[in-house]
Amino acid sequence: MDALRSNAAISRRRPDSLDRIKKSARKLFVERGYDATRPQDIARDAGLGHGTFYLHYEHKRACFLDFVEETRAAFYSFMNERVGRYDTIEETIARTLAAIYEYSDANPGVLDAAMADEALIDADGPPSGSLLQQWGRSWAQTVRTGVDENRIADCFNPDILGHAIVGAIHQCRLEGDRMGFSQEEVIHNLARFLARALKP
Amino acid sequence: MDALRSNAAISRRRPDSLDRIKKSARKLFVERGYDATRPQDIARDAGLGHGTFYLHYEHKRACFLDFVEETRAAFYSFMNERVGRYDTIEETIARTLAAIYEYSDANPGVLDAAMADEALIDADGPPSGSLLQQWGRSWAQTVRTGVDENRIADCFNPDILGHAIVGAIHQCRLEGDRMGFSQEEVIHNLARFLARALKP
Amino acid sequence: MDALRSNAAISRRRPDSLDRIKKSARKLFVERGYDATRPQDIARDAGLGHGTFYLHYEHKRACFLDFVEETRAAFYSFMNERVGRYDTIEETIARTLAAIYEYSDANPGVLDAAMADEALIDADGPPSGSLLQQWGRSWAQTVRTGVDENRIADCFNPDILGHAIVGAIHQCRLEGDRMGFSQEEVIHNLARFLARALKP
Amino acid sequence: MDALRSNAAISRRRPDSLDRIKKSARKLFVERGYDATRPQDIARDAGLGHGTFYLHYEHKRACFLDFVEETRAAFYSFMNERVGRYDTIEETIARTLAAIYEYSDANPGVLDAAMADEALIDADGPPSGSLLQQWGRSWAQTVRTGVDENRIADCFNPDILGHAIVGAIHQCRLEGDRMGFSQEEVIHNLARFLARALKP
DNA sequence: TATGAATGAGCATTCATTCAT
DNA sequence: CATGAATGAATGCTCATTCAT
Repeated sequence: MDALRSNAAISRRRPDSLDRIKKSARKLFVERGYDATRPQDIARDAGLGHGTFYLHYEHKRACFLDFVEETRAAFYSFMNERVGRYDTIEETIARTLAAIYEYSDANPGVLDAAMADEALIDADGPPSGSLLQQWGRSWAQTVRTGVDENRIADCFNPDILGHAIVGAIHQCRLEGDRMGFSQEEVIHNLARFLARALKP
Repeated sequence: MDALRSNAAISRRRPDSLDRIKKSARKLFVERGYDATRPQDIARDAGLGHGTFYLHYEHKRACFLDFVEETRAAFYSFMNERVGRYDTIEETIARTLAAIYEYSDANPGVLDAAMADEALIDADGPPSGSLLQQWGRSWAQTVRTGVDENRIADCFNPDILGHAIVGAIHQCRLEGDRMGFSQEEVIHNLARFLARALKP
Repeated sequence: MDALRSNAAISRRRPDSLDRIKKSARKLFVERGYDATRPQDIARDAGLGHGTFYLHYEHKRACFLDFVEETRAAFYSFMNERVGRYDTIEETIARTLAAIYEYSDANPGVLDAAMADEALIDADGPPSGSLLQQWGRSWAQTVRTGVDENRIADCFNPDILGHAIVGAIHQCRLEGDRMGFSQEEVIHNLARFLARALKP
Repeated sequence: MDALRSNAAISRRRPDSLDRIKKSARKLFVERGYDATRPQDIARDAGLGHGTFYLHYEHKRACFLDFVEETRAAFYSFMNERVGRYDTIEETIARTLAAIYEYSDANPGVLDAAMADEALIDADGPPSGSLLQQWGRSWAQTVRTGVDENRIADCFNPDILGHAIVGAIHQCRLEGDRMGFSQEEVIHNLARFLARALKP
């Protein structure tokens, strides 16, 4: 009996409370934003008591930071899987933008929620930097590689360029939807814009 | 005696009160951000009673929105005065960027404060659009003019381009400081980046 | 009309909220003790909103400390008025003890409440010392005077003696009631006890 | 294998658990006081699961009460072993005081912790009386014996005197340290004080 | 027009206790 | 006997807004 019980790891008392909290937190942060989401709401949405939230996170902020970090990681891994290399930079960039849109469509609002409330991020611990900031650093690296491979003109400071690219992409995605342009149109324009700027 | 004095004092001070509220609001929104600034703080900083705040603004939000709008207007008028037209697009862009930095240096933190907390803006009334959004629309117009004058390639949707440009500028300004680059370096890189993308 | 209104200082919006808070705080601290008294309870008992409490006190602790200090001051002034000098030390001491009982009877539980929860007192600001401690210092001074006037034997450290006297009085008052002895009996025994110890 | 090991481990560790809880409770009550010590802390300090605490004590209060009682018993037995009878009352008293200090030095903070939070004690069950109260009763008995043996004047109510003595000792020990007097000085003054009061 | 005392819904967080395993 | 995840009532405190003066 004991053997059976210990085998059945699944039948143990739900060890999934953290996962459920995370899922509910993600859902509510996206739906309502950081300020309008109370720890209590997250716990209740997860079908748990208020106190359980604090079993897993010391602060409401810690929970949000975790959400941001998980989002960043998921987004990066998604992008890494999705984006390869193509003949032209324009093609490469267009595919990258398409992947971003694909992720956004599959996870509506998540990127925006994770990027919002950046002020929180530097509040306490080591300033990990906002998602946008991290993303800029990542693009800087991409630019460096592109320069080495002669796919990008060698007349820029890659660190500055990284942020310029990220800024352009972010703002276009944000406002493109609001203005009612199709994803294709935004991608097409943005890819051409960036390609013209970057190509050697 | 008292009656005379207070009449005089009031009649002199009265028209001030809104201006003083605005000035204090601006100061505190910049220093502390929206959330950390209480109407009470603004009124006290202005040397007025708490209630006076609500004589001029219905909401705390209304006050912030007013601050944003005034900032936008001041910024636009500053830019209009400052930026003319130059021989090359790169030159034009570089001058524009320089003007932005000049404004930022003269009004430290104001643009960032006005751009932050955008979520608030669409909260109730007619969505006037965030400062960044309005700025994007303004750049779209600039692009259109540039195309007409053959200074900018005619292969883009100007509306989309406007936001791309604004995004790039905004993000570079934000992170450029954090990374420790000089204004000159950021301006130089960004101007070349945009010029390459835009020129016919 | 205006003149009348400003004359009638009393008719102004109740300026007595602090007094009412103090009175309710005193009542509840005495009845329930520090821990069992919530700021909310105090405010409600005073017929005021919760927030009003924090208009007058920054902390719950600050309110308690104020209660202790006011109690101390009232008690001291009561004792100063009441106790003169008499022929024998025993008489003097007996009168003093009687005055303490008189105060306790007129303000039941107040001294005990103010002496309790001493741990709070050193929590933040300058350690003002518990009521018992302050009272001990005050007795030390009394002893010094007694020695100068040859009414008390000059073979003690007055500082130590002050605390010994206070300790004896405090503990006897506390337990005397519990044991069911009459005030007279406690006073009589304690006065003789202290007189024997002190007289030259 | 696992079964064997856990049987052995359990059968060895089991009888420990109450002792370990007691030890940790004592340590934490002394270090942090009653309020700041959570059952969880005690259990963790003892290297046990949180729930185990409630296997041994119904309440947190029950645990504290047990700590007080054990402290009282240990203190009494220590005093009984240590204090004999000497030629003069002053000597006897001085030795007694010295023993108290010796115990306090060997168990720093324990007496104070056990005496604090007395309010808890009468909270529910039969009022066992605070440690100070019990100690007063014990001194009353000592006084009675002293009177019988003609070592103490027969003009007091011993019950009242017991509390007076305990109060004086307690307060002097508390404040003597705070004032920076040496143990010897406090003992010397207090012994003389009490001896003068008591001797026939 | 100006005041500032008063308000109370709302929030993040704690902790003694339970109970399924 | 032992565990520790789960609970949720309770607490101290804040602050945007109102309104009698």
